[in-house]
Amino acid sequence: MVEPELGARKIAVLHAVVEEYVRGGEPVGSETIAERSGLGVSAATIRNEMAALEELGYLMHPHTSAGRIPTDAGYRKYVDTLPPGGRLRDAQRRAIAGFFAETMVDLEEVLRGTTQLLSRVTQYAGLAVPPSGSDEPVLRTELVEVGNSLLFLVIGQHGRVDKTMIDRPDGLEDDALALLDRTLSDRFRGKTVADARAEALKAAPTAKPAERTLLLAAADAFGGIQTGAGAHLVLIGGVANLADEAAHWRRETVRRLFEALEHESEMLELLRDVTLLQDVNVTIGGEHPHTRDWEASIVSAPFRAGTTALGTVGVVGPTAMDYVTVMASVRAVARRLSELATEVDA
Amino acid sequence: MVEPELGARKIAVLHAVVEEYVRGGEPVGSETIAERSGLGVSAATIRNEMAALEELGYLMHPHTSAGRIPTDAGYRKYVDTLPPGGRLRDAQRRAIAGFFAETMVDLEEVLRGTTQLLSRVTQYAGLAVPPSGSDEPVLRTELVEVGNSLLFLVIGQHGRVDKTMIDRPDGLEDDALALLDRTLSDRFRGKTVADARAEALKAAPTAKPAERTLLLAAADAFGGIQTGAGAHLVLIGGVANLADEAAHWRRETVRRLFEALEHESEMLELLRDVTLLQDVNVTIGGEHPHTRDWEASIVSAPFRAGTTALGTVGVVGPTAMDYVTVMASVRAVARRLSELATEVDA
DNA sequence: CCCTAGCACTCTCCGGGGTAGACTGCTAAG
DNA sequence: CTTAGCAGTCTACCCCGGAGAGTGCTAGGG
Repeated sequence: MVEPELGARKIAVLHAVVEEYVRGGEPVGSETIAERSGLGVSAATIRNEMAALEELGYLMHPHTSAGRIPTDAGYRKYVDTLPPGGRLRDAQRRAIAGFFAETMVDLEEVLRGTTQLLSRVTQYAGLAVPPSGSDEPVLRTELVEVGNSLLFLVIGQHGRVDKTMIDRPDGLEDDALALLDRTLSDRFRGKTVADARAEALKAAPTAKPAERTLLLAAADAFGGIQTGAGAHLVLIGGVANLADEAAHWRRETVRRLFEALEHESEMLELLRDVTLLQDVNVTIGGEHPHTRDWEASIVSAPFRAGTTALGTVGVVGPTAMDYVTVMASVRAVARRLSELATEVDA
Repeated sequence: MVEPELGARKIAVLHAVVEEYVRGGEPVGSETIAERSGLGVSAATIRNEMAALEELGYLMHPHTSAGRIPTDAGYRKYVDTLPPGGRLRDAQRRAIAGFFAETMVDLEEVLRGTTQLLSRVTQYAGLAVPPSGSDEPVLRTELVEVGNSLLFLVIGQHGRVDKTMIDRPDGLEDDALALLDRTLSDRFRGKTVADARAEALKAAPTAKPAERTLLLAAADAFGGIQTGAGAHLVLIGGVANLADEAAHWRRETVRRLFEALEHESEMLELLRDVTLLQDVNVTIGGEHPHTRDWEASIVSAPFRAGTTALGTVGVVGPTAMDYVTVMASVRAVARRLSELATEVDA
């Protein structure tokens, strides 16, 4: 950092302001901080510190005679200077442990439950990004006749199933179809979706007409899996909690937030970067291009099987959020998910 | 009806009040109605009619010197006395036609698009209930080895695919598995999901241990498909529009609404009855047990393939909703969906 | 040099009072 | 049965003044 380290007491004051504001939702004054921060200095001293913090852009003033509230930068500083290893309340710890004690096999189902779990534990909304499937090797593919069309199934090594409808090429006999079914499956087995797509595109030009059509359709299908078409890109749970918070927000903010939540690909982009990071990540207010003018924050963490990143879980809530608890919850859930995934994978 | 038919002019006044209130969102007075209803009577006469309508429970008074607003019963009467065959604006008609001009094969994908379409056209939120799958005959089943577990796939005659993970029974050889795969598929082919489940349960007691385990697991899987476990029971689109409306509502109402939307099974129950009805159905405010204290209404209509009911589409919005447009939109979309489904099915 | 007490100042929030305006309900006449 | 007129009622709004909260500044003390 170029910026000189903030004095320890300024940090302490900032923390106190953030925590008090999150607790009460109202601007906090120097007196309150002096009483509750345990710093043992007078309100006047706190006032000086707060003025300095305001000068630095970490706090702001709704009006002259009101207390201070944190700016986005203030929350950022707060989060960045948080002591590592936040605590969870027992009830929360138990809720999380209990959830993962139930055995569930289908990952998407687990993740759906996870969003509910996170929303219950944190009182905000839970998010989860399932693995994209592009990296899951193909276990086999299958071509099934359905009515006048064909159903192309791609089954992944971990049990993921994707289906795509494709037109039946003209003049394709039933036995030729059965043969092609086996040929295709053998051709793609063990490849990742991306490789399978490449393989299909490579093989197409030299194949016979009927097969060529199918190979191209298969390539499309693999492409669709890669981009997540048809699948749920982002799972969301506990929206009702957000609706409660939303009562305090500006009307326009609420609309933007819900639009973003619904526009999954935008959300995904926001969360995707996180998959690459080690631990819990926090996006505050308008820090990200996609969150301009938000009064919301996202806390997210990746989960993995072994060392391969699988997906992301997280929480959306107001910028004035109880970061300590939320970060601890998200971390705990991501860790449990990783254990679960690693275990199943082994 | 036992109740004597309301006089034609009372109906006209009620319609005028509802429409004016929906347009402006504010209580409407006798003067406004006298001017715009085109009835050619004075405000005093309107006042008498309004007093009568209030006596009958169709209108209410926020306070003495305010205009009238419709009660839930008032909206109900309004909807029930609406002339048949509402008009759509050209832009809306075109949006709907345009959407269905694109060819899409996967029904769930179409329905997801439909919710967006409805929300765009009506400015409220769109709903869709996909076919439950219980009635779709089984085309084939498949048992795939995935890691240490088995993946049980059920493929329906119209291309529906359901997957369930089941534990691999101890001491089951690979070739025995392959055999069982074929046996099971033959056993269930052509049966509806409910029948397949019964069949599995019937056959289980007399089967060999390994097969018995699998049959029971299969029965569970069919049971899961029947109850819709794992699948999306209700698709929702355009929630952001609702969030906008929600700004006017009581805080508690907003929470209840979002909770209901998220609690899919409750929503489903609300919409399921509709599937049996012929045409557009409207649930206003707290008319249904699940909508106590709502300030929201649901407009929904079933869609079919030929004569078999498939599912439902609809719109959720405030009770003060533009029923004419919404009903026309929902009707148009349901009709188009039915055409599409009937055509594909043929 | 930093901290603290004290103080003047500013600005919001809240309640009161008074007014304008919107509708109604009633009455009496057509 | 309809209508004009009118008195009555209630809200929404504005303005005002006081209370309270919290600040910034200054001067004195460790």
